[in-house]
Amino acid sequence: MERNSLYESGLLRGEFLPEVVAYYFKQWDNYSMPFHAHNQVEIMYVIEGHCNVETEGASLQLKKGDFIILDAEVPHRLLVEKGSPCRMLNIEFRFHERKGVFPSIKNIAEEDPAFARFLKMNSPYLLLKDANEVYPILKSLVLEMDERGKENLLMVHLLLSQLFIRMARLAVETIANEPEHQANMYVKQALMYLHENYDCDIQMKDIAADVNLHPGYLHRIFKKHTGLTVMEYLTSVRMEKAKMLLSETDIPLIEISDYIGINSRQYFSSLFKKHTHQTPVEYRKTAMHKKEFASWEKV
DNA sequence: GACGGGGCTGGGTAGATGAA
DNA sequence: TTCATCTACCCAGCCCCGTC
Repeated sequence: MERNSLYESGLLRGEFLPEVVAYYFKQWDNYSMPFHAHNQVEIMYVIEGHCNVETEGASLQLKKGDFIILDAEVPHRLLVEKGSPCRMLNIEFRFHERKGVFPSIKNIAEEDPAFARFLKMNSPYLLLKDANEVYPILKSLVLEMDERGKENLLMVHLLLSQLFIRMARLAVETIANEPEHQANMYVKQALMYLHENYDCDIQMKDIAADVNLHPGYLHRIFKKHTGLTVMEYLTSVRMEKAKMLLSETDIPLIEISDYIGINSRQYFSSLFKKHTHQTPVEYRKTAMHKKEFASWEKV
């Protein structure tokens, strides 16, 4: 038995798995597609450039990083202006009854409240903005299907589950927080930059350049969303890494300060003490004692 | 006693912050 | 976006402690 729409209630009653029917990269230029509909769900992701997607009653502008989820049987068409090429990744999928041990749509909805809400949105289309979370999954999915075909579906199903959860969280965030969503995206991007580069000499202007914002504006929205300044957040990330390195390794302090992007061991020590009320050495000793105590208890 | 690892303090400066 | 303020960061120098 097959299910085609994302919002069929049967998806939450039976054990269904998504199945990718078609996927392709395509660069469009000066293109006007006639109105049409599929009997499967379609994701259209804009990799470069911009385009218009028209559904009955709406004309939606998509630019780089935007994607639209069109439910099955929703009439739509793609329009791309002459001289402004648009590179897209399209994926179409439907649902079939589960074979094997992969988590079903029902299983995912039971574990992830956002996904459960997503399945009840009943929206013919959802236009979402990606903060570079969805596209890497889509790329991995396409690569996996290209390399393995239908031979090894484990990774494909894991990636599809991840994709659904990411899209659902994005959809829930977007709908719950519409006017704030754009600012939220920039903050998310900045957070990702901080978590990927905390070991480097990060400056406010680097983060602002990464998210294409003025440093002053980024600072304001970051504090509004997180309650912390960018530097306070960065320091807290660094201190957490330092705690882990102190308690789990015997790496010398001078190296730890370098690992977390603080170039001065003196400054690292003072910062660490300010955050934990212990010097790094005291913290390490306490952590070691706790470990020893735990191992004695086992014996 | 030599040496290495680490803590503390004071001073200088680049640049982050926040008000306008 | 600008600009004055202030703080985060770095460095030098000194000291303490543990180990060899």
